[in-house]
Amino acid sequence: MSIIRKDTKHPKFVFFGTPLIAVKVLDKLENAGLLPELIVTGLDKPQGRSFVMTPPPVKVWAEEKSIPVWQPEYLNSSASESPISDKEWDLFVVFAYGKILPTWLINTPKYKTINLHPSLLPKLRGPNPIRATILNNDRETGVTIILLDEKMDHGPILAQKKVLISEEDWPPYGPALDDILVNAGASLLAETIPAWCEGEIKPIPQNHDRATFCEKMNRSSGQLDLNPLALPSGEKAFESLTLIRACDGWPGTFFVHEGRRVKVLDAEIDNNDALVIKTVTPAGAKTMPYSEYLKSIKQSKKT
RNA sequence: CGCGGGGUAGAGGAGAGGUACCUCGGGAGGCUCAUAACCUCCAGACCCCGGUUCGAUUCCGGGCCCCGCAA
Repeated sequence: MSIIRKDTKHPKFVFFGTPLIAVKVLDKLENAGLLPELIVTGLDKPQGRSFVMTPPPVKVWAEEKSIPVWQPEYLNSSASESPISDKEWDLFVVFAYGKILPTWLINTPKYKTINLHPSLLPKLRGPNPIRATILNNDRETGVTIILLDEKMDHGPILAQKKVLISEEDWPPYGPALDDILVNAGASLLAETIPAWCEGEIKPIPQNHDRATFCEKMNRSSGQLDLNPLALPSGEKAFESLTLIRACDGWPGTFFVHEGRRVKVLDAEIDNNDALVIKTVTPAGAKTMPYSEYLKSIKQSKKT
């Protein structure tokens, strides 16, 4: 016997998400008294140098909280045996899940499926809006909650909040901006979930003509074209810094010098508008200050 | 056993079966109006355990640790 819950302030919902960034959202929701009753997340993956099977961060979190977890490989067939079909749901909440939800699934819950997207939609639709806003040098960013529809980041808007990054904090480190937007997004989500279920929100369609898109980053996204013995200045320096900051954490920035790959960990612009690299990890070596790295390449040239 | 690089003074590197070297840093002194410059001197190191050997930090085997790729 399923009973229709009156308590829409605490709706029965499923959370879809996978990486660490989604855990941050879950934490915030928990603090707001919103705990999902089921979590759907990505598969365990081999990780590290020895390829140890590792569960996604969201799964770890869910297990700590004793929330049931479902890790489907595919969602395309109607999953009659899935834990989702066990109950009647009020809402699905999606953030950084990593798979496209099929239409049948989106429409399963009573109040449909909502999605947190860390950009000011319709700007920067796509898989990587946070880092893209850094690369685009766009200090005005924000978070949007939409109703999911069949097209990517295309559904009507339920709530939106602008976030302006101050000039002195620009360009931000990728993970720092992740945090800022995730915090803003999670708070907004915590307000929006009950309000939406109570029928207090009217969805507003996006202005599709103004949509822009971003690409997923891959390992080569972080490649920096520079000569370590002659760092750029001026505009080129700022471009490089932007890339280094945007790629911080994932996928990381690197350049190749004499066939050797060198990770760039941190950099800044000095008073002369010149790029200054601070820390570096050459392939096969330890992380070291850039000055030490320079010493080592100059020395190896002599010999 | 996914692929690969590596562990030598505080840091980054070279090296060799038998005095372990270079650059920076540290200390002392000198030169200098002065200096992060220059000169002189000093302290400080071969990851661990076995094996081969007259002798191993070096060659061989095992272990531990670090790093790049890949995911």
